[in-house]
Amino acid sequence: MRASSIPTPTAAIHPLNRAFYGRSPRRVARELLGKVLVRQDGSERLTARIVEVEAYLGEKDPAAHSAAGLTPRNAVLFGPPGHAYVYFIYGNYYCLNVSCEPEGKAGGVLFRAVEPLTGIDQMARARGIEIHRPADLRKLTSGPGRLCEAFGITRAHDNGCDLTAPGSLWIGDDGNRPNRVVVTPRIGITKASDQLLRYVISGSPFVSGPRILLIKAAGKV
DNA sequence: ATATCGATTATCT
DNA sequence: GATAATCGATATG
Repeated sequence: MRASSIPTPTAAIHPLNRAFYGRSPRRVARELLGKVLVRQDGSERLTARIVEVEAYLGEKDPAAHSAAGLTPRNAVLFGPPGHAYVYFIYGNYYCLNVSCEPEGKAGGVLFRAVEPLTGIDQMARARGIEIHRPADLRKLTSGPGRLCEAFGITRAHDNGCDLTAPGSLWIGDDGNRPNRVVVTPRIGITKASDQLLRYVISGSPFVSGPRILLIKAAGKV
């Protein structure tokens, strides 16, 4: 299947304002599901729908990067809401968060998986893979490291970026609302791994990890 | 100065 | 299901 045969959204995308992000990571995470991540690079535009996120609660959350207080690395999490916190992990990958809570209070939401909408050819190029079947699409952006690679997100280029302004990287609403949302424990952490802070659009094939995890989680919640 | 570990992924068996 | 790869941030001496 050619990637260009994927239907493209026609609805306008409106940026989410600062007040949207100036709330608790739980609220922001839940409401980010169904919104659209946009990368504008000259005349090229990549868009993808947010299908999986995790909330990180700030200085009281042992699993959050802000747990040990403000450092140069995590400073964006303590700054004004609606800005990109990008960090480097396992020597290979970047992960994207958006800062939440009013300025001065840490908190963020990690983007774990998105569903590619437009710019699929460029995402495949950035990921170094070829799309042969519809099932291959999930390899583009199902995982925090994968989606950053597909969108060309790096700490040097994107950390601190204002995601409320429709510039190089931003988040918008095209009117889509998820049918059903599932809440599960967060993935890949050892501390506070029992808390239900992972938000997923129920049944989305673009969620990270093996499908069995989602099925088990869905049955549990 | 050196050691440890991680909000991951690809590639095996 | 298990594991290697890879490096910056952080802790410790």
